[in-house]
Amino acid sequence: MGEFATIAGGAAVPERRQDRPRPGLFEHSSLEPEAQARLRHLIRQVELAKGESAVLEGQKDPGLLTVASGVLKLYKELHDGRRQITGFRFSGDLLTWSLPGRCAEVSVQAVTDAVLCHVDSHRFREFSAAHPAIGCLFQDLAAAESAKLQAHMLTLGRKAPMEKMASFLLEMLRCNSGIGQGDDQVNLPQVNLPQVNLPQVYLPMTRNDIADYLGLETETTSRIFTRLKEEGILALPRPNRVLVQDWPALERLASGGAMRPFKAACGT
Amino acid sequence: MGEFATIAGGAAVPERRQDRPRPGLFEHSSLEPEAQARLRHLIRQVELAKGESAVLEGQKDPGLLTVASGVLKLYKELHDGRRQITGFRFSGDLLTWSLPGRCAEVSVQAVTDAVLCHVDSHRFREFSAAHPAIGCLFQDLAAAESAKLQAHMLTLGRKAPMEKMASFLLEMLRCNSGIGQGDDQVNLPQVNLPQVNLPQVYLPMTRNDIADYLGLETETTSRIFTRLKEEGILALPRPNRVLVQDWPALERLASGGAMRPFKAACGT
DNA sequence: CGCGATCTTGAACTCTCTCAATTAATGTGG
DNA sequence: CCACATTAATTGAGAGAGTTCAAGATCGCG
Repeated sequence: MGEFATIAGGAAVPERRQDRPRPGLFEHSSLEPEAQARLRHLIRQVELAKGESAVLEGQKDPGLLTVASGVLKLYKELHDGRRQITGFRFSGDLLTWSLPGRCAEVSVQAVTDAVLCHVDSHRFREFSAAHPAIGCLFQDLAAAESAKLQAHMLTLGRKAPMEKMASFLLEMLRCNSGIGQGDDQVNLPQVNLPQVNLPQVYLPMTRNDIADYLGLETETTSRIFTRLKEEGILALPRPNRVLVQDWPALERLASGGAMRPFKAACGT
Repeated sequence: MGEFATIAGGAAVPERRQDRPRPGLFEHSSLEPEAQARLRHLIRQVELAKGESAVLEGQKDPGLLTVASGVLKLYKELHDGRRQITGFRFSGDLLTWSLPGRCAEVSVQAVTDAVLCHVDSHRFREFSAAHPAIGCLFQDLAAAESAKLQAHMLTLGRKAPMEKMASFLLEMLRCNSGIGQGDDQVNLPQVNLPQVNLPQVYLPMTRNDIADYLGLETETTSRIFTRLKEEGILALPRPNRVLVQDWPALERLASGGAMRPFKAACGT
């Protein structure tokens, strides 16, 4: 959803790593420069280390949060510890927003070191009341948010594990390609890759996170990766780095066209 | 999510059946009466018969839609026919809204005869640009929408079938109780129910719809109903009418506290 | 009252989960 | 800079749960 960029993010924030800065939403919207400046005064930056939580479900009024840099996960939990990650968010994405006085509906945790932009919900509400452009902007953001969530519901409820993984990888490819290509991991042996221009995805999250995103178990995600490797659809130079070798096959899988019956694939 | 009521619904629309009319959103919001009247001019009513589609995924610019009366389902499909219902919507609920020029992300179909309110997306955008209150309203609606979707993602991805069904029933109880209590089905023998004041849910959707909502198969939902009956948690005077006999047990199930290990339940 | 659609039930199968062990990656201190 | 400790990822074997396929019961509408 980088296409709408962030409300509060953008150039004002020091970029980390190779997260490419995405244009702040104000450049896209019809908000006058003067109003943009005023909004910028409402923004507080929040720095998070990998693993830190920005919001916990139930916490009161966490306000408006956007991602300036880094990768975050949104999740909900059951009492016994079962967890559903409802989404990953990247540089430029909207994270959550709360109504004044309401409690947080999801938890937010940093997958990598991250910088967030925060606006108090009351302040933002006041600002919105004075600037109709924000309202229109929010319709767009919310539509994109809703579309993303519903697409993932289809994945969760109706796709087979292989298809789930394919959908996930393509999603990461869209949101995320280009992130972590360089010296992200400090001591990379910098292997010469067989085909250099293969689409590459860096996965900052653990297998467990992926499992909790796709409604699977950690072991299953691992097995799926192995399967996809065996099928020649992708390569894993290291666990977090995915080379897509057969994009069309991935697309086919993601949209529900299993390449061939599972049994055939296993037996052969 | 009846709490926010509809943007375009409300008293202007002739109510059908016993759908209790819910207050239009404008009474809740800070929109001036004069603006309310102007907005009302943008609204077109759409009547749908049971089973009719209001929107198909991919259709261009379906605009803003709310439910005046009746029950609708939102869904997405895979090419091979697998379907995920992303939600049911009732009298007073927001259905979908599209950005001007964008395509529909989900399909909308009538579960019962229904009346919708429709506003052209361009018109609504213009109206929003002139009325900041609409923007604030949308933040609220979108927050509720997002919360609902994410809650259901937890259900889809991480809950066992029994827990899914419990969550579903409680959801219906919240959104829906009171609907269809009377002469909804014309020729009801009007059985004297054992305990009259038991919470009652009317389920206008088929088992197949429920299955597609919960990410299960039709047969499984049926078995789950049987299980819940055997456990004494609910009664089914007829397939579409549910009497909740042990609400606490349902709540426990829905929040992930399995009442006892499955095996014990089966073996006994 | 009868037919079509919906719902329920049964039995066999398959896939994912669970539990357990091994291997690989990471990062910390000597 | 390397050994070691810790966390993460992979792999294996077994079993349970939901799906699938098929048949029967029930509901509801004309």
